Amino acid sequence: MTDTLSSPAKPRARRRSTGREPLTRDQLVASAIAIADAEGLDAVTIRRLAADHGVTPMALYWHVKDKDELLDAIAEHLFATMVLPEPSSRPWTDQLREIFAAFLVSVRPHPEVAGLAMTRIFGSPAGLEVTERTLAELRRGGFTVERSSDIACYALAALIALVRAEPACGPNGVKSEEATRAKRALLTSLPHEQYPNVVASSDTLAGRSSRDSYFSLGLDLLIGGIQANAPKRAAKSA
Amino acid sequence: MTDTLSSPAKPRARRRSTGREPLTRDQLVASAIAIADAEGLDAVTIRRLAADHGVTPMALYWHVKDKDELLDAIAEHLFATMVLPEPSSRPWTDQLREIFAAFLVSVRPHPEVAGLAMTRIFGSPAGLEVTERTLAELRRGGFTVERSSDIACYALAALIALVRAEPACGPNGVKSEEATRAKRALLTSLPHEQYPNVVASSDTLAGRSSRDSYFSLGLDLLIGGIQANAPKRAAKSA
DNA sequence: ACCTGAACACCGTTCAAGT
DNA sequence: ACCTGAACACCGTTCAAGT
Repeated sequence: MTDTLSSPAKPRARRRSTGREPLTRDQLVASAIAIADAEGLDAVTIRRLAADHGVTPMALYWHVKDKDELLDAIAEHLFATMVLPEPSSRPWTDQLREIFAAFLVSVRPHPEVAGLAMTRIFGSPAGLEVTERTLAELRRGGFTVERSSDIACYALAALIALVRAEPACGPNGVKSEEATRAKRALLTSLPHEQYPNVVASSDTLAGRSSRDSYFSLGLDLLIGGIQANAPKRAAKSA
Repeated sequence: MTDTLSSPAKPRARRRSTGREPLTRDQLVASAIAIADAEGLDAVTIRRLAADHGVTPMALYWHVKDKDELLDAIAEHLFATMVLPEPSSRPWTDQLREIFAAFLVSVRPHPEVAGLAMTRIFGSPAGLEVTERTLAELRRGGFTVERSSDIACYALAALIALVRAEPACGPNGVKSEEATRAKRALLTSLPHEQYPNVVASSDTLAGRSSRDSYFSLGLDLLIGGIQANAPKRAAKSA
């Protein structure tokens, strides 16, 4: 659950009389993510984090310069959990899809913090890695340098949007469910003549459960769009 | 500049001795957007808004229930400025593109508040309108009800992501420029063997100026992807 | 109808100090 | 090295009251 963050938890030479392990940056990041997942990003607060660890708010400033640096660290961790596919000689579109899928695998479980990723991709090595790999495949696909980077930006942004737009969204747990019901009720109660399609889709729009099909459709749209705009080297069939 | 929000500004029967026009909800929304554009969404604060209008913070609560309701109103205004194309008999893909383009036209000038739109589309009539129109065209394209609504969600989310990922981003104005330079410097200084493509693209990645080509490429990718995944009715040429 | 004043429970952050 | 205490300048919001 705490994946790469969990540390041995062996009491390591407690320095003084405090009966508590010293905090670590990784612990802070881990519980920040946990709080965000459960109660939303707004619930992630210096003071809250401190309280959860039985410590004074100002203690955190030893491990982290800023709240912003904490958010950076969260984003970095998201990227760090990502396992990219080995480069291979398969078609560039297939490779791209796998890269994007890998990205989704690590971001999808944490929709609340996904938004942080957008502005912070270039801050972490792992983020640079995805970008590099994405650019490389786009170049292989024949796009110019400039178009490749535009597309890479779009693609990463779209993937994050895909995650954030997901229905299970809103802090996971209790209230999400009833919020979904309320939203559905609102949509079904709309004037049918004015919004026939919205009403017909109200189930799916209000909060379809976190379906794999939604994400694989997202990947299809993304890859399909890129492929459709790729320069054609030779006139292949179809 | 204040487009639909600007009101006549004629002194309308001042009630009592206060030498000031009574506030209006629309004025609040207008200056909230202006503040967000200039200094970022975080700068939009009940107290700041009050100060700008020479009024006590609590005065705002007469016009607005909540800060959240204020944010709702901002999103609503974004949608409301949108002018959708008249339905026509042209190909559904062309229509879709125009709808999305119209969406971009109203959201693009306000990247800082674009994120608000995502969760609030179904809250406003104008937001429902875009959704309805989008769904209708997708149905025309032959998608099932369920896939249509998944795609509509994805598309709107992607458009917003497109705007937010845009470079001119970060509160417009002074500091954006130097932030861009710093980012570019960081990217160019990266180990060239490890991130060859990132380095080569550093100009474009760091902050290409707000280019129309970026957005039209985004539309191409979006529409291309949708079209590529549309059920084919008959085997047309190509 | 429209706004003020005082008060409350929260924020992030600095700075000097403790062990 | 790691943490505390007190203090500061901010938040959003409630409630009773003014005109």
